Amino acid sequence: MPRNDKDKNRKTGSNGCSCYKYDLFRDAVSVVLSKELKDDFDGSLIEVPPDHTFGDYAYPCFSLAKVFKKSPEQISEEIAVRLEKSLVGNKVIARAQNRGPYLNFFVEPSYLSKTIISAAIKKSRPELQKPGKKPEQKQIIEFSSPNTNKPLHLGHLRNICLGESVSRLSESIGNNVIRTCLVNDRGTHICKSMLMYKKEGKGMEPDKKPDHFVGDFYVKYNELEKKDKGIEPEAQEMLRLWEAGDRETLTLWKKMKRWAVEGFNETYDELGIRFDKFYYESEIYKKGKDIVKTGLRKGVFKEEKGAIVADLSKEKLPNKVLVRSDGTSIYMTQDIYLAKLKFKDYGADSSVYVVGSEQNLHFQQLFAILKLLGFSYAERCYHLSYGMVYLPSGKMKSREGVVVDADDIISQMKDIALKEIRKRYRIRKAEAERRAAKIGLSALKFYLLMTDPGKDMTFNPEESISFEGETGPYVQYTYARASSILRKYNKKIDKNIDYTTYGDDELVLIKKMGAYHNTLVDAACSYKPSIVCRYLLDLCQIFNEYYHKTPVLKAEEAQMKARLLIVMGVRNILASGLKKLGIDVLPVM
RNA sequence: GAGCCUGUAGCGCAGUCUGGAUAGCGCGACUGCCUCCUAUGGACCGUAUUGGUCUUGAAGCAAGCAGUAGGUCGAGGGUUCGAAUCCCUUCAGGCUCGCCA
Repeated sequence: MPRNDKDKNRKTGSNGCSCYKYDLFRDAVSVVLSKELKDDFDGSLIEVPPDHTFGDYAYPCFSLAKVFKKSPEQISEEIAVRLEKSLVGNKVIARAQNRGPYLNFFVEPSYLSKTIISAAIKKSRPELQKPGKKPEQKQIIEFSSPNTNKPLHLGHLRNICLGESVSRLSESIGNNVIRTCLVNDRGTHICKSMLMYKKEGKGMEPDKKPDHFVGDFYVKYNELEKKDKGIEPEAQEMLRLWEAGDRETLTLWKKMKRWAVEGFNETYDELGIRFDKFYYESEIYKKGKDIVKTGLRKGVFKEEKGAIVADLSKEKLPNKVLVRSDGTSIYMTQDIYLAKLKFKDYGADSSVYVVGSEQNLHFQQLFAILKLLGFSYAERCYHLSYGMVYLPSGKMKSREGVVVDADDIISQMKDIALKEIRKRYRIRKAEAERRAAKIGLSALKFYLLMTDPGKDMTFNPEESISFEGETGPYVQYTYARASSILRKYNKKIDKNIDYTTYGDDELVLIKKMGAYHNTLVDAACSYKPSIVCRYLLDLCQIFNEYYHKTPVLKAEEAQMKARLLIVMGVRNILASGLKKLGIDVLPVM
């Protein structure tokens, strides 16, 4: 489904996050204001001013103008004057001040610092946490969905990075995630590489990464097909034999499928991905017909020219054939079955499909059909649609070999990282390679996650491997800087500090740290890791500026202690945030 | 022909759902800075070996920081005290449209 922001029909897929959001300073502002304004108070209007010097929170008074029949400026001024008295003794809100039509509030700095920092220095969960636990939701997240006739490519990488990050984000708001992978292991495209292996493979064993070995035959097939149109019927015939259960064909199929899957698993390992469950198309492709037939009997579907068709006009969608006139099932048929199977297997509360935007209509139709069938979980299915990945040279076409291979990209990123490291540090080879692996992967993952999932993106290799600016390595480097300070201090850090020593620069940083919790919630409920990327970049920038102009270890005792806690908090948040993106942090850099 | 999505600086993006205070960020360009980063010198400590700590600080360069330049928020209209944001029209690009997956 085109579950984008502007999709007004969005009903499913929410991670139910609003209740996880938590801002106790804003709550305090609400309390103060609601006392003052009574029924005229609208908490949803409270906002954060564009410039921190204006205040920490703001209440725009435009809407009050009609009520009080005065100008917004006048109203905000009057309320500010009245609040002066009532705020005496308030431990959270230090003062209120009007600025034009806005009423701005300042949180008591030491209270703010203490609250945020004491959360941030907890290594396990550096975000603020609302007391009381949410009931755990079980969520199935399906991603990767490879075809067993060729290796993974760049598009899969975006899919996988998204799937893993969304899974981790979901877990971070307390859900129990089951990672599933649908393996597309049947169909003519699979037979094509099999056919070519049969013709030219001569019983060879893979002499390279096995999925690449398989993929080579697929490429060869397509080269041949260009010259010799007569080969396609051969592939069709092979599919017929496969479906008929021909022993020789099945043996070949099993062998090549194993190679492909072995290869995928290597890549998954490399990326740090592990699935809880693999579903195989070959095992389910015939199923679902029963569901459709029952639907036909109950009058949910209709028959047209011998085919079973779902009438989706009520949902304003094109109709969809569910069973062909020759009685065979199609992709949609098995998807209906798989949707049901997943809920049955895990008793899940919701089910997410990470699939490219070219299948938007397919999923709209699928969910509409589930709804027609009266399956209650139809409302709890969500298509996480992501945009195409283009190359500067245009669209990738696997059949024509214009592909960026996933494994190639990964190793290329590592090589470049290694060169960069060698340029900067003289360390042992093994250590350099270990770092290169992590840094190269982080660059890749961050680059793929940084763009809003719904949008198409261009994979510019030059830019993606850059280590400067808004990149994964930049965030990691910032983490390393923070770590380096703590390492140099090399003593147990005293957590009992004086929270009044913080100045303005520090408060800006601390407030950003305080935003981590709600950022995670936002990202998790909108399925957008890009929100976390943006947040981390902002935090890094503020921290680096702070690092640049504020000495920590060379400050006098009380300040040093207070600053060390900031460094520690930032470090924890960076590590935590990167982890949500599926990125490993270097222990020491 | 229809549906969905996208359009913000030379390039790549955030902000749009939930309208507000000067439209943010990165790359590239130009100008600077430089500590807890890099490297050199010095002192001390240590190991089978790789090292570690302190200090100085010419210099360099940054996976770092700052400043400068760069904008009809695709175009046009409307709603509103107020529009990048909401509504309508239109242009451009992408994806898709019952027996493919």
